[in-house]
Amino acid sequence: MQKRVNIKTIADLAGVSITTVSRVLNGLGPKYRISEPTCKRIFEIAEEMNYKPNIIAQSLRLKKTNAIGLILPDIGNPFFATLARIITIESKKRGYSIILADTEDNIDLEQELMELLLDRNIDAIIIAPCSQTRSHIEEVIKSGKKIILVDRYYIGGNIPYVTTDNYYGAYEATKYLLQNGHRDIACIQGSTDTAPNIQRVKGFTDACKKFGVKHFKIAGDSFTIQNGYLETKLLLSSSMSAPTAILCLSSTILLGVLKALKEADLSVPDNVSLLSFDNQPFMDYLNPPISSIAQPVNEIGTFATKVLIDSLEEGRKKLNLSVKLRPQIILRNSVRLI
Amino acid sequence: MQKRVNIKTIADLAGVSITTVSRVLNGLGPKYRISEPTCKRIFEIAEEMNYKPNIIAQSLRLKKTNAIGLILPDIGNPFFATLARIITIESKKRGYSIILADTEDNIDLEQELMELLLDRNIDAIIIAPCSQTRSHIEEVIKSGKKIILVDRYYIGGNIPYVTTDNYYGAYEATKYLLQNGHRDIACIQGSTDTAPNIQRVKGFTDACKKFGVKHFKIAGDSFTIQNGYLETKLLLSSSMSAPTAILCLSSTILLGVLKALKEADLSVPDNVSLLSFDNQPFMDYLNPPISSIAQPVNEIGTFATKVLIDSLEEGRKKLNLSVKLRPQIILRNSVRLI
DNA sequence: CTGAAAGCGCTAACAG
DNA sequence: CTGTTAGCGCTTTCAG
Repeated sequence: MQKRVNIKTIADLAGVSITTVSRVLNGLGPKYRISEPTCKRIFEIAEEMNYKPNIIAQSLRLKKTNAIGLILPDIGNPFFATLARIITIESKKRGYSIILADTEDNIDLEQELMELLLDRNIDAIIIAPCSQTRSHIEEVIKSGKKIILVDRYYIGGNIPYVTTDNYYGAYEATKYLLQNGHRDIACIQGSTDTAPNIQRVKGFTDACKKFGVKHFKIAGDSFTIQNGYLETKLLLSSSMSAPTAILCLSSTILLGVLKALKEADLSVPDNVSLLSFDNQPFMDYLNPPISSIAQPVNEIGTFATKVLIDSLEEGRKKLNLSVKLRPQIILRNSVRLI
Repeated sequence: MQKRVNIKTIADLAGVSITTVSRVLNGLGPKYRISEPTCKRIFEIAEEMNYKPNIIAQSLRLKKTNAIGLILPDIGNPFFATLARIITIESKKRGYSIILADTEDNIDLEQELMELLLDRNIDAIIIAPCSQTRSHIEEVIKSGKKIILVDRYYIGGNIPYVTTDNYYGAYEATKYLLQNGHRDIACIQGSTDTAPNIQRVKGFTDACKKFGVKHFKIAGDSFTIQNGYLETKLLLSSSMSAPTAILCLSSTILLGVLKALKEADLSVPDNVSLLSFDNQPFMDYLNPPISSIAQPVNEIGTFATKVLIDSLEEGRKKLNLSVKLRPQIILRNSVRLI
């Protein structure tokens, strides 16, 4: 790896000015009608010297970094990991790099990390915010910087987002449980201040009501294994009869539920039927395989990235869209007909 | 969010030169014995105007970006996702940002992405390379850029790395199977051109030999669910007797094995005993829970990041270490005593 | 104690 | 068709 060579070296070697080199290398040769041989010579020298423009200098001059900040609540979570993978790969295809930040689902950290990214002059931000607190986001938008939300979004207002149709998913999933005869259903939820959770709970509630079901319960407050575990323990120990079915609002919650059921020696679906949001490969291999509501994570990542970069490059004034992609319910063997 | 203000504005407002502002804001006030009131005034104005230095301009001037390139084979894989999380969080604590790249386990992409990151003048690279091909890495090191390998590393040579003691893990795991009376063991491996896989196979083989076991088989060639599935199908269909135990070299392989066993109506551990590399939360909830070899992924990420940044800041000439951290075998109920 | 000026590497008026 | 020059925002030498 030879020492990095700059535009001046090329200019000297080619016996032209740096302006000419810059123009030729940026494909502006024809536009400025720079002579064929000159162009050719410059290209050759650049190639030979393995010239690569200094992106930092370009960024300073152009006020464009070709970098996108990606802010997620927890990269370790398989759902967000997949999202990060898609977004990284798609961005690269379009010539953008991803600067990654993990907020650990903490609003203070989220705000701090946003500042840090802004200091780096990233061109845009993709974020799954950890709560409904949105003042920091609104400020960014006011400043003219492009931003798009993925998965998590803000209810009301018009901050652009791409997410799952969580209401539909929860409604349909609940309907499926009801159609299988369940009338005593519990829903174990995640972070109550996030839009996906709110919509899922709404879908669940509406379906129950529509079917005239009175015995439904909503419990829990975080997208974690432990929350699923503890809430199930409570459900089972309550004096009321245990539910015949549980709707888990995330794959992590599901794992906790399974643990509690196992400890209580209850089997799925004989004693309790189960349905979970968030499809993960391992669900196919649990015993029994667990039916799930598969979020279109690839589509969310791909679409959000595409729309954002398009708007960046077309210089559209405002990015304004709210997209809810339908999830798919994957039926396995975790719900019993009663 | 007010328009970003620059050093000149502050200087004008404070009635001093930009030099003085730069010095004061960089904590060089005392060193240059700039008067107390001047310093105070500058700090106040900067605070009030919400001044943030332009990192791009700083980078150009200082030839330091405070950014680290992180190159992984597959961010979607839970193991690498966790690694990315740790590294991102640790780097942030030290004042560095992470620019993320996903090679999709493809050596050509790996090389291209490395170039791209280098073009961005990142200060250092953390990479889990996808194969033993290392010329591109060696060139980077020759150029003086700091680089450290995580998990995947190069056998022989002295490119610094932090990884799991894969040999130990596989040896101990195999010993455990042998001590439980198994004499007919299969090992389903991942990418054969990666150091972890090579070391694991070695540990497995050595343990078998040490115990005088002749019936052992090594199959497969990738860290995927499909590979685990297909190889198990083959093992079961072969004319030879099926193995009494299978050692899976990754959690993905395990999932494939489970699928094949289920299709063949074989149960764990009654018909086949199972042990898998890579501990994942869901393993606790499979039926039965699967014993696994837990890699110290947090320690790998934390340590690699720390060592790299330390060496960056102390300006040590050469980074030279090879660390193998011991994994922990987590016993559940997937191995039968025979 | 403070400032003027050079320059990091690049692009784009403006001027021929 | 090509070059001169200014300047992006910052740090740092050199000169008071």
